[in-house]
Amino acid sequence: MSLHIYDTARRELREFRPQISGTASIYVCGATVQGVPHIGHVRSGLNFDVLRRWLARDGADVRLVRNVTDIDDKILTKAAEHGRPWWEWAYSHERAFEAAYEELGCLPPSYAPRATGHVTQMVELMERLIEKGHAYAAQGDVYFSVTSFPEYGALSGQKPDEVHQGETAATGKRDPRDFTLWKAAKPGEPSWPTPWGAGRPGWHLECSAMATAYLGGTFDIHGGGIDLIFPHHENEQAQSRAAGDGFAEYWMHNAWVTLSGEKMSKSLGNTVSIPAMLERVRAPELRYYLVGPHYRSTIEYSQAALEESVAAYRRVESFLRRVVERTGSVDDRGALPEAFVAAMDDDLGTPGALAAVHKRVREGNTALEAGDDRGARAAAESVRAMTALLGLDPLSRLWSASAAQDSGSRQALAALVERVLEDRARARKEKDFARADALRDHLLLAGIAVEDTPDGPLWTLKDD
RNA sequence: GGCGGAGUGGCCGAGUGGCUUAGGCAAGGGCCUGCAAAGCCCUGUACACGGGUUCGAUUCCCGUCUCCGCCUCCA
Repeated sequence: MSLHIYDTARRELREFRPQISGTASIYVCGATVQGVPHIGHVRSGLNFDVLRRWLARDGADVRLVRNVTDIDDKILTKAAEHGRPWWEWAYSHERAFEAAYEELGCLPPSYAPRATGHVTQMVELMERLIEKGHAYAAQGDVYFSVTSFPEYGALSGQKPDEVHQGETAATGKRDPRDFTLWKAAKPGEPSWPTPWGAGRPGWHLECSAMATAYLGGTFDIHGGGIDLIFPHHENEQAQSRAAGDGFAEYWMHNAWVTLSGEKMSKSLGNTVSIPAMLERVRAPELRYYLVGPHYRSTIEYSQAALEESVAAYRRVESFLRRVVERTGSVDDRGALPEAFVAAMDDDLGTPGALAAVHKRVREGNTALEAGDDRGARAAAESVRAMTALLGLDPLSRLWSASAAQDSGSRQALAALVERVLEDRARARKEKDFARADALRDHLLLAGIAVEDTPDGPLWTLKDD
């Protein structure tokens, strides 16, 4: 079967058929850059990175646009609290997000547009909406008229009558259900000129404007976190469709990372930031943890579960290392097992995909055990091919970049360790096991673990 | 109140109308090893509760309980 994805709008699994075959256009709601990224934020980026890799595997031209919301109430208030210019506050956090995505192996998006750079497109969209009677200006604010658009609520299943757009200070609303497209400037706040006076963007407008600017009036997939379904995505869809655009064909939403059963959020103070996480585990290990469960399942964060992922990832990693040690470098163009493809095609079933990876690892280990180097290499190539599609290939250059940096000290270390291992080999040959073990313990104390393999001792730096 | 999601073996986490022992981690036994580690083989306890449909339900339906999310900013 071909790729099927769960479409939030229709609440069913649908075969993915891009508008233009051989291409895919994806818009993902990125971050409001008001704080440091935590593992929940990054889960979204990771999930859509996996989607994009899967779509691109047979050469499809995938366009992924992930926006940056760099102007909003919180950015203004937080910057003010810290006595910093709002644009500096936003940009510094934007860089923190970029760094987090990159460290965790997300391929860069095709483009990462900022809200503040697209006011022209927003004004244009508002003009179209006002012209068609779906929006109106009042005292410098611009509102979307929910009652003018009968389809409103189609995406989220909300009934307009049950909905209260809780936006405050919306004095000029004709109907409490209407939502704000544009906010009139307040003294001291940044603003941009429009035909209705100076002001700044409301939250929803930017995404419609930017998605359309880069991907066209109708595009394939719109993604984001599950909390965005209402009101954000509902409003995006309403304003775009009311303006006459087709907008997204498929909607995909990823679930949360929770902590003690609660959603991770800054207001609860229960966030786990990426920089803090990466002091404890390596980037691919964290990625394994976040990508392993299905993207629509909640991940209840726990240290124990994270450590299990670390162990599982290392099993894959050490298998590949062993094969390389024994037979030389392994490429990443191996065959994809059917089970892997089937799992991925079924709404990005990463749990099943990882099961297929582990199955191949076991087969490869068995081959290694039997001295079947060809079989081991075939398995290793397959494992690399699969893990690469998940962004988890342990041998990827992505993860060795930092190791390469200190290659000088690494070489020096290697020379010293090799020398000790020679002594140990001699001791073992002479059956002086007390001395051999003492040497091994000595290395272990220095953080170097030694394992004896059929091909000789293998030493690794323990990163705990 | 409205909308949506979840309760699976010691733990994490998939899945299916009857034989998937999913996979991983942990545990026990074995093989291998000077030892250790790694690896391989084998083993166990499951499907919240109560009804119903069915030849048969963990999987479908109804109800109950519990938990979570959205409806205000949020990945």
